[in-house]
Amino acid sequence: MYNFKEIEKKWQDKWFNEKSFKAVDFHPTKPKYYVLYEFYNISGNLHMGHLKGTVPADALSRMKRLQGYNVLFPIGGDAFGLPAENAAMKTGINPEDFVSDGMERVMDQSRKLGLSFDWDRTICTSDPKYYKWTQWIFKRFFEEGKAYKQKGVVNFCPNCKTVLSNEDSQGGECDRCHGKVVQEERWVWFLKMKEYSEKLLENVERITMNENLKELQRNWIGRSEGIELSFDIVDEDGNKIDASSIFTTCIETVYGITFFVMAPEHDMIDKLKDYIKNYDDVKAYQKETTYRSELDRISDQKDKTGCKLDGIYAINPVTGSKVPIYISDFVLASYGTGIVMAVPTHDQRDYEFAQKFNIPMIQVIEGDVSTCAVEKYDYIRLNSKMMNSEEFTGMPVKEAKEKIIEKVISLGIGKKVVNYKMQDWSFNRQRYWGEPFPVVFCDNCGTVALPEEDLPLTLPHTDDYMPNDNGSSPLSKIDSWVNCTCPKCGGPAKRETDTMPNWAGSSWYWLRYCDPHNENALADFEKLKYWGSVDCYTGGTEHITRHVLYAFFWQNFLYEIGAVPTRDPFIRKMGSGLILDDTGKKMSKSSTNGVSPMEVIDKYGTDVARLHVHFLGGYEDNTPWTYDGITGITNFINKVWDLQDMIKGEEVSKEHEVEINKLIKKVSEDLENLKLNTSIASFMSFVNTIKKDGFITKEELRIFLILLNPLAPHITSEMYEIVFGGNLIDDKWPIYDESKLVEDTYEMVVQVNGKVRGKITVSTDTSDDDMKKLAKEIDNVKTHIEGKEIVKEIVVPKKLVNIVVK
RNA sequence: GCGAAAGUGGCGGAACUGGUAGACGCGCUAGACUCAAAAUCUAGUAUUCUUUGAAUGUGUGGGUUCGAUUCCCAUCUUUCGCACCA
Repeated sequence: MYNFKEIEKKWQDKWFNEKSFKAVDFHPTKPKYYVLYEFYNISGNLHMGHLKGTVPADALSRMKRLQGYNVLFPIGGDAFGLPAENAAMKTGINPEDFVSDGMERVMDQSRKLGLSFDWDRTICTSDPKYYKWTQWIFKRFFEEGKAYKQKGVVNFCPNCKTVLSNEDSQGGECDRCHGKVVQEERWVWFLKMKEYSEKLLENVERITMNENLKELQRNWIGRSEGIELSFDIVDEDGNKIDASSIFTTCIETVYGITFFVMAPEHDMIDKLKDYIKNYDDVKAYQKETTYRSELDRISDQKDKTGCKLDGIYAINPVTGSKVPIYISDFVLASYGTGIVMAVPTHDQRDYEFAQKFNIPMIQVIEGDVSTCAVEKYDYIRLNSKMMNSEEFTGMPVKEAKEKIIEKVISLGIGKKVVNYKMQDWSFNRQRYWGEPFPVVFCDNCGTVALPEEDLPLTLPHTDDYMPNDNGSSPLSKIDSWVNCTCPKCGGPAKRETDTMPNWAGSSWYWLRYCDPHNENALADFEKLKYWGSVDCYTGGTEHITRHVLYAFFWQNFLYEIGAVPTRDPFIRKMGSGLILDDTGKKMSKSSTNGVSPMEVIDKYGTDVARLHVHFLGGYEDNTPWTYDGITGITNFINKVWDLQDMIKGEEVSKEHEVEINKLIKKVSEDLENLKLNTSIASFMSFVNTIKKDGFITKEELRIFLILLNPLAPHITSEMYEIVFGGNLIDDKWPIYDESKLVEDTYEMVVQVNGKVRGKITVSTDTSDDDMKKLAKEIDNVKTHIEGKEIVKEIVVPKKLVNIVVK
């Protein structure tokens, strides 16, 4: 019987003490391979999801090392931000202490999972040596004009008492506490992410990643091509007082405009307030809508609200007709130009708005508009005919669209533009536990970035770190820290008291692993060049859209300022599925029925835990946790242990030649694709064969142990040491012999009319004609073709014969 | 509403570019060992029937094909993501 407690500890200590998995910069002979597992969130213990997520990356790393690669497989902790801070507040421990304990704990647990990290490269986002460079990157953003502070209406979580990015408040809900998010006007630091939209889309196309994950990212970026159309704003008497423009993807409906709608917070309103006769009503509506929470806006979306701007009108630029302008919260200030042309007959939102406010409608494309709008989806699909559209009337809509585009462009009133849903990244939080901004506010010089030699700007230690009810940052209470001198003029200045969001530190960390102790740069350029892009990046899918887009954004920026050698942070991104609890929900430390991976390891051992969790299902699938079936794994491990008593002979035997070569091929391919479940199945099959035959040769055992090592590193290392007297990790990954994959004989399947009627074992070199002949000699086949006319005979070489009869 | 993915035995799940559906494991049934139980080992295990054979069978209904879990059309269900994006 295999004693896992002793043996697993022995190897874990050995690997750690001997730095067995150290990655070597600029290795003279071995090619590099970079495997990355996402940051641990330092807010508690490792959970079952980590067992599922880390092991495939570990297995891939271990296989690659045996294949002769110089593998970089590092780990670190994301310790800044809300998760750690909220957890610290709950326990009453200062975040700084909470985090250093937490780091130690998860690293210790990682060793118990048998993970082959390079421990010398461990980093932590809340370590000043690390966040010095997070601050440095921000400083560079600022210096390049890509970070700006602006007053804006933003998402605010009253529970977490902080501003949230759009990414963190999807669906009007706080990503952390799941409370309702409200809209508040605040000073916000933005990073100019929107201008990188096109580059991020290119990154998405280049990376190897599941198509559905790519689609999520494309949707988030939300590229859309359309026409920007300019129009005049006039007063009651038709005198031009201003001009503006709208964005539309449906220019074909331009003759059907009966009103315009502006976002309630649009600048134009203040600008034209002298012309607006009902300015008080307008102000009241603004107030009512601007501060409505996202959730309210969404839940009310069927019930349109709005307010007419009395006294000003818009001119339809193609017809010259004068139409009213409304404001309504269904128009977003942040998208397009913040103004839309409304064509109620061909846009359902406009239709509802027009009905509510009794605005006339003009139908410009054929179809039934008596109860609802005929929208783009339908009229494009049917290619309906135009109507009421001057020279375009009667034309099919697809053709008309092209012609109208030509017309507005040639008239100089329209141009082709591309719009993106993605917004600039709101980048500050009113929280204590984050990277301080490396800037000061000076009365003389304005906002000034700290010089590089003043970095890191360390976060002052305080026990008064609870968020303030008024939404100001806890740092604002530390006068001695806030008041400082301007690095430019030497005069008095004040520090930014907000901190960076928890995504900051994780937006560049894979670069730091290449050179984690560098004090002069975020990482040495030559080392970055050596390690290059991450070959395989693994982690959960939960925050993948945001995290990967942020990563693309920062890497692009760093590339443009010459700090890194490539635009692509990752070559391949794999998203692991979740471990579900018995209610079908994500298993986490917060769910009461969550089972800790440490508990499984205690009971069954690390190797069994590693195999079991991956035998439950595929890497990308969500799989419910269960102890059911774990006996199958323990039996397997015990059978593996018993193999050492079954050794007979040296070289690969004739009997197992095909099996062992097949196993090498299967396991090599499966591990490359992180398909651990099917490779485990093939190991079991192999062991069953060995058990049946009653022997294994020494060489077969050596190959078997090396192949299984990435999945079950402890037992295989121990057995290798016992049988071969050395360390398995110094051996080499076996290579299969293509010529040995084919057996001498195979089972030929014989079908009649597509149904299996017989099987016969034949030699591999049987010719097609012989296959047909042999097929017809099978009794059961004879009875099915007797007295019938053979229409066709199909032969699939080395597989089957199908006889078609009538 | 829009978008994406997925529906296979009692269960978790396999099945390469269309070619033996149910690999591997759990569970279950029977047997061996045992005073007995557990553990272990051996055999069996999709359903139905007139059981050396046949029919049916991968959510449902159609289609393409000699042949479909795989491709096409329609439809239902579930999960996830987005959500007034003009």
